[in-house]
Amino acid sequence: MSEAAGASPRAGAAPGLAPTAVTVDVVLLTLRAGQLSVLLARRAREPFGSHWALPGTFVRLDEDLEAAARRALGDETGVTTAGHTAGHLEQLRTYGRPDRDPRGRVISVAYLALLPNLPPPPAPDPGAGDEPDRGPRARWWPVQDLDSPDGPSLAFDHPEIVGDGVERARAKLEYSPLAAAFCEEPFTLADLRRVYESAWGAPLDAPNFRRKVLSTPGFVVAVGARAAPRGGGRPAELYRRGSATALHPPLLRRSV
Amino acid sequence: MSEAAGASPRAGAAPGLAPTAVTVDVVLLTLRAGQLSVLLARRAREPFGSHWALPGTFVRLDEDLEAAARRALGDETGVTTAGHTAGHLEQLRTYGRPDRDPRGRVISVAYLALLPNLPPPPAPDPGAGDEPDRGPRARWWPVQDLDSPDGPSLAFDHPEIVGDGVERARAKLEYSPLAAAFCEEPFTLADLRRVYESAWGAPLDAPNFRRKVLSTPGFVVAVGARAAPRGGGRPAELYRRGSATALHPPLLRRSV
DNA sequence: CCAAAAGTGTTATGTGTACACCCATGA
DNA sequence: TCATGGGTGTACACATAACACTTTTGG
Repeated sequence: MSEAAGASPRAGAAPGLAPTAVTVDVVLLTLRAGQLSVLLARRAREPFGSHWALPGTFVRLDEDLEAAARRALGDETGVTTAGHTAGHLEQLRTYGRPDRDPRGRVISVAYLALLPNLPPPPAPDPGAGDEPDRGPRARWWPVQDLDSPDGPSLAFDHPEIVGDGVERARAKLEYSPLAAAFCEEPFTLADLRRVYESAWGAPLDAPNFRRKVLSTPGFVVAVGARAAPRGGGRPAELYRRGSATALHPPLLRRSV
Repeated sequence: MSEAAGASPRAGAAPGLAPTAVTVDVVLLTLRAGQLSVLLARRAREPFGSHWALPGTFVRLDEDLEAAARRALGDETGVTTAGHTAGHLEQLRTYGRPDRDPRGRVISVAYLALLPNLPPPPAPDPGAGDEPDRGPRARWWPVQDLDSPDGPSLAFDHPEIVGDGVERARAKLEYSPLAAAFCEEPFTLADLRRVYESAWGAPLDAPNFRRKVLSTPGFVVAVGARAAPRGGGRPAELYRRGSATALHPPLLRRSV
């Protein structure tokens, strides 16, 4: 029988059951200057003071998990994903190692968010005279810098969470039209192609990419206009996100 | 900054933060008589008394989430997946709608388990003189019967969880060697093919299936013996699970 | 005119599919 | 010998990959 749902949670049905904190953490990815980047915030308090951490928050008692993720995103970036035409938010995975937070049992439901490059870099330090050894409160980090020596020191098990989020995003590009979530509408097929190239770190053949995308029903819809030409080259046609939720057949990466 | 990890979970950093119960629920799938089936247990207590529910349990304070899932599985089925040569266990998704349990806030981390057909049907009612209107305490339900009128009434949001688990399993057959988790070793390629056919509800071409599986390195390894012939037909070669963790290219279903 | 970027055409190569055919066993 | 299921061969359709070529813009 289901003990999980069969006993009263408030009565402490399992012996020694103590309150457990539940949080959400958001892996927010975007494309900046051709680099797949993740938003990290500098911690102010111990433990892991001055380390970098994912945007996150406690889940309120009457709040849905996804609503908490949107709230964490908004608190940190000013972005309201609700009703926002661009972007994507999905549950990633739940992290619950008993020792993942030194202060007690904290279970974190991680979300993965994909957004177009935000017009203002999110939450830049408004005070210009900031401490030279602290730097900005939140910033984008190219994911390929995360493992380098001058990369950020991540708090808790956030290295694992970020890694899982990046891998999920890279994999979903293959069989979902999610790449378009990184693009501000309207976008060109070259914009869309650069999403794949940046995420996978390998060039794609532009003619074949075009045919592939256009032959997948509902991936993109033509908007019937051309982009403004910019310094040589034929202006590209413009597109919007289509209604497809999956790619059949998938757009597979070469290597793996 | 990460509020989730930056505040003390025990001090109630978020105003009105009340204890939240965390549970695990397991979608255990197997193949019985050519039918993809899920293990459900009949609830003894309210709410949802006499409804059917997934095996589950509270997460203990110092217990890893996956360990709790294995414990729930063992309590319900007697199966110990730890060290068991067959089978597969992975996290599915976390369900946290505020109203999913009428008694309070209960967040459930769902796991997906795949096992070969268990030699004894798990947890049959040992007392033969059972109440005619109650039936067994736990039983396998073919997933295709779940939505029918004589299917089980599921408790809480377990219909959604079961649906997500079945869909995850069907999808993972395409791009992972997980189908072999349903097979007792050693197995024949026909056994493996029947897993796909049962899960997807469509026949596969046996010659092409054989070539596909054998051409994927590490999917299966030949054991160098043949199965005992059983009433006509050439005896099949025997195989064991290989070391591959993904299928490149995938084994795609026809429709979708 | 040239350079650059978008878009079209063409061909070689590989992969999936369908199905004919042979092999090994029990009855 | 037939029926049954395992296993091999093969031809066709289709998708991908590579790259030549045309179009449209700015300088």
